[in-house]
Amino acid sequence: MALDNRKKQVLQAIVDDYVTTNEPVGSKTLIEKHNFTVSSATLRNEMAELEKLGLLEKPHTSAGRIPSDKGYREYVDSLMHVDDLSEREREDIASRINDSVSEVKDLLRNATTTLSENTGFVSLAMTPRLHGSYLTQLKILMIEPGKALVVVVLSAGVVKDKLVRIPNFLTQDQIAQISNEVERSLSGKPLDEITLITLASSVKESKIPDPLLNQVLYEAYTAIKQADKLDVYLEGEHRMLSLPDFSELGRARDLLGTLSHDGMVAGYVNEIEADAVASGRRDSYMIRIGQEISLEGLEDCSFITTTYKMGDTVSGNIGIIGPKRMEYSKVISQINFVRKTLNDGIKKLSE
Amino acid sequence: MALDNRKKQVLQAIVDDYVTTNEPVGSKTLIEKHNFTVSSATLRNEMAELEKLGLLEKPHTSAGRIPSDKGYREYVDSLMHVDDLSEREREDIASRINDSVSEVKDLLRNATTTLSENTGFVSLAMTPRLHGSYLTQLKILMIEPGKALVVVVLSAGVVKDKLVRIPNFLTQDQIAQISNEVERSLSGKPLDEITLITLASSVKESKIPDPLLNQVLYEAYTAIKQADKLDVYLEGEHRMLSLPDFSELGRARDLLGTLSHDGMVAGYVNEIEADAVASGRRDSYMIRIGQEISLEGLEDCSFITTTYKMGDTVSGNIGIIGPKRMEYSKVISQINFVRKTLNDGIKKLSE
DNA sequence: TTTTAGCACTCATTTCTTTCGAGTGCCAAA
DNA sequence: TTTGGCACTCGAAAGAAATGAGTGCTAAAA
Repeated sequence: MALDNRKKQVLQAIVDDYVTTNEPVGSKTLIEKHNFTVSSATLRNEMAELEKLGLLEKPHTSAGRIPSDKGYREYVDSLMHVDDLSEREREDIASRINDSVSEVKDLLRNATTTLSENTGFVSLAMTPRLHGSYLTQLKILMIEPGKALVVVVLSAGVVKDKLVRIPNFLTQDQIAQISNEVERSLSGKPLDEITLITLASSVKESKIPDPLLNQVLYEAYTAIKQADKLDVYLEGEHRMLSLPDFSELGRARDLLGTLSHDGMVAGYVNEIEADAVASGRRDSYMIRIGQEISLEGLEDCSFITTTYKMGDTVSGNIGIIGPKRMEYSKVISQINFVRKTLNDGIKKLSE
Repeated sequence: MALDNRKKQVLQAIVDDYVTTNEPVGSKTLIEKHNFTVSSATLRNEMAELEKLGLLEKPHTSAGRIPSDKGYREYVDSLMHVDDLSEREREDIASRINDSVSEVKDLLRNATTTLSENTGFVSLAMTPRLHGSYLTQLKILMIEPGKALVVVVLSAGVVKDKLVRIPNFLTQDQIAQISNEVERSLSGKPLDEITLITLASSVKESKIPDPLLNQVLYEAYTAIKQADKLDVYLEGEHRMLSLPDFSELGRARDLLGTLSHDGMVAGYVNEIEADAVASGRRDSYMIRIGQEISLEGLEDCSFITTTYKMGDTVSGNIGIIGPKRMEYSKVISQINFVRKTLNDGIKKLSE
């Protein structure tokens, strides 16, 4: 996309204007508010050409121009500049994210709350992807006859647990014995390599009849697998209803309907992350705009996501989902700083 | 409220009609669809009287009547009859609620999903209120230096846990020792009686320096207190956008805004429950209609809640939040059956 | 070749009227 | 007490007209 200088300026001015006013931008507005030194007729010609290039579009014949998805794309890729937040903003965000934190979950929750409140959009946080991690501890605690708590501890300090049912007449000691044996043989094993088979073969000698033992092992297995499940928090869905972009009830409904399908959002964010890794792009943030997003009801939205780290191998995503008509640079600087604060917070928690 | 028979019939017909059509009901409709044997003029007179009694209102002079909040109240208190669900419906609900359940949380989740999908409204479930329960186990598991998992087991089989930070140089043995002592001295104690003081005095002899010990105890205390915190799941908020009652964006926004404040809903449901207990009413369900609800944005909603039981002393609430213009008897029969299924499911889990 | 002034034209939006009809209240007769 | 009849009300729907921001195009100026 080789745009001459003036075209760049025009596109930039149109995006900047439209994003804040939500009104199609005409040649006259452009002159008035963006001090161009050429006449409106010239701008009209430029706009016509930008439209031919697919960067602008007209809602209808006699209206001004608005950016197309491609226009936004060009804007975020080459035109905008992302400023740092002010000291005051940074302090505010950092203090909110670090407010009464005792586990990573709290950090994520605080981060989404902050992001959503500050932007007015939906924010999201995903629990870390655990492929790269390995098991460090596995405890089966008997709670009462027939009931046990399986505690799974993974590298990078992730702890998950699950309440399971076990055969009624197994004793505390028997459970403890199974727990110890499994832990001894599996600790240090990458999560991906743990299957029902490896689990079953981890208990070599035991005085417990096979069917009972297998039931316990199966439950332990489900607990481990569940630890691997991605959860996603969304926050601030209702804020989208305040945006003019979703003032049509139908749009709003489709949007919230899709968002309420946790799995869809999580899946799509994973896809974005995978693309970024595959293409080797090492930007601190990832953007998907409008039609680039394949989810129903999100045609007028943009995803901006970023990656937080837990230790060396484990990472997860946070981000926001807003209207594609958003002030990208502001949102990005927020997200960048939230990411940084989050990473620091996680590191501090694991010290 | 002493209504003569015909007035009752008129009110009932109007509620039944309005609830399904969402159109103000006029005398002509009433004659046509609800086979009255009197003339429309007579019905007009009846309606005028019902309006004088505050049971009906007119959206504007030349429209039919709609029920007022008081009218709905009269309807649910004395006019409607709640039918049982069909065998087919019962089977469907039961199988969905019991689908892949391994802890109470799963049951609650399934119940809300089912309720919301079946009614098209928002459903809610609250974790059980634990006042009446006592501590049966408390384990502090060291996860890695500086980090421990506090597992709190309460009567009625409730298990909660929390990841906490502990002084870095405490050893596994030291933690285990504290854990054992605390558990020995506190188990059997009602949750309400556990304070930082009782907790501190539970560890009589220990070789661990006080400041460190106190830090651990403090964290254990926060874990116990957190177990007592009520969580609320809401599900299906987006469904409200499909209702004509919230086709005005402003209403929808206020509604979802308030609902996104978990604390508000939980607090209000608690209030309903407390009222029911205080007034000694032992209905299986509780209803709040329209203006009776003191939450902003819920003036056009009704709450229908019910109580599920875990063991003898512990209980929680589930229910739905829908438009006050709803088919009360259908929703109530759903809720009644869900409550029953839930209670059965909980009992089965604890066997 | 590029820029600009000027002008006719387009079309969504707003505002004002008009029409339509469902529904009412009330009166007088049954 | 009930009913038929009738004048009246008022929101909703449909149409008509005015408004005005913005366009594309042409022809002259730079």
